[in-house]
Amino acid sequence: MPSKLRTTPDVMMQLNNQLCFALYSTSLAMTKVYKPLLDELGLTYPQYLAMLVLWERDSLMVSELGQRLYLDSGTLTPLLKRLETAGYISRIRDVEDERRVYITLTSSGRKLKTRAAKIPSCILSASQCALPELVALTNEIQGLRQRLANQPL
Amino acid sequence: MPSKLRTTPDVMMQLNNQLCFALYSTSLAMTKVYKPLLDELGLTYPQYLAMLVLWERDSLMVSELGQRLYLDSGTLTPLLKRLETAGYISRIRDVEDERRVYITLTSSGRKLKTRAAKIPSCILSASQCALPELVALTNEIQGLRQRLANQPL
DNA sequence: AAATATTAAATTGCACACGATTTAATTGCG
DNA sequence: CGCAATTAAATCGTGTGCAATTTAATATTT
Repeated sequence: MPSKLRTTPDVMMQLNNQLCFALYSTSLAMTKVYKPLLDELGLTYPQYLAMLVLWERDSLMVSELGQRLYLDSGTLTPLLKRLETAGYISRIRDVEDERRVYITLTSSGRKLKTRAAKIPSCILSASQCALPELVALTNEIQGLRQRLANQPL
Repeated sequence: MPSKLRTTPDVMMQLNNQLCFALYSTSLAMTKVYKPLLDELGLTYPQYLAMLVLWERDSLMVSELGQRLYLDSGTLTPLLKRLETAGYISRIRDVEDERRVYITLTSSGRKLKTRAAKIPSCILSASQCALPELVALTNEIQGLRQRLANQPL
């Protein structure tokens, strides 16, 4: 028999490459669609993500923000310093435990939420995604992230 | 009637945010899974993508590589210089048209393909994706990329 | 209490991404 | 032909990502 459903055939490996590249390139393409919208607010996409978290729940440790965004202090510290310079957040060292730095919105940062309110609908319209597809796609990608994060190494 | 399927409700905007973040964070998570495998070859993930293209079709202009990877010369030029320093590719200016730089694999670069052969199956196993899901997910993400790239601005 | 271990951020170094500009070569047009 | 427009890479500046190290503070252990 000339091999049938053995381990993982070439087709599957090719497909896998395509999936990884699709993720990579689509993520970058998404950022480009955000760019002109975020430029108006003086935010980058990662900065916008941090603001989304803070608009949802103000006052978080750097590490808590990092857990939500899957980013570490090496990325967040400079990003948050820029948001502080922009006047959107304050970085305050906890008096209880001086190792911790709490991130809180300034009033300017809170106000920004209003100006950012139209962004999701703009992106949604650019995505041209119907609700069922949106839900399915989001769930599948989140599931993939979960499985990747659970990797031994 | 208390609103039913009006324009785009808040739920949809929230979902949209989740989709974008899922793309972003899963792409980064994928890169982390690749990291230990690519470290053995001395490649980064974007460098590996460039090598994949070259293994498929050798001798391409920087701009052709850029079209396939959706990257511009600002990203590719330094990346390719690193691949050249690593001895995997040659950058040769076209004598016909001196504006063009052709990228070709060295014998070392061709040999690398063998050592990289096991990577897709490792990633596939980490992804824990069944074939139908793999196909569907890839198609949906590629479709999304298409729609995003067709954006007016 | 002193020494050790752990924790939280910050720092450092390297490699992307990408908009914008620059440089150099080629094309096209009057 | 001559020169403006176009094209292809390279360059530059800013902002991530992230591994690895460092710094400082707190917790733990003897």
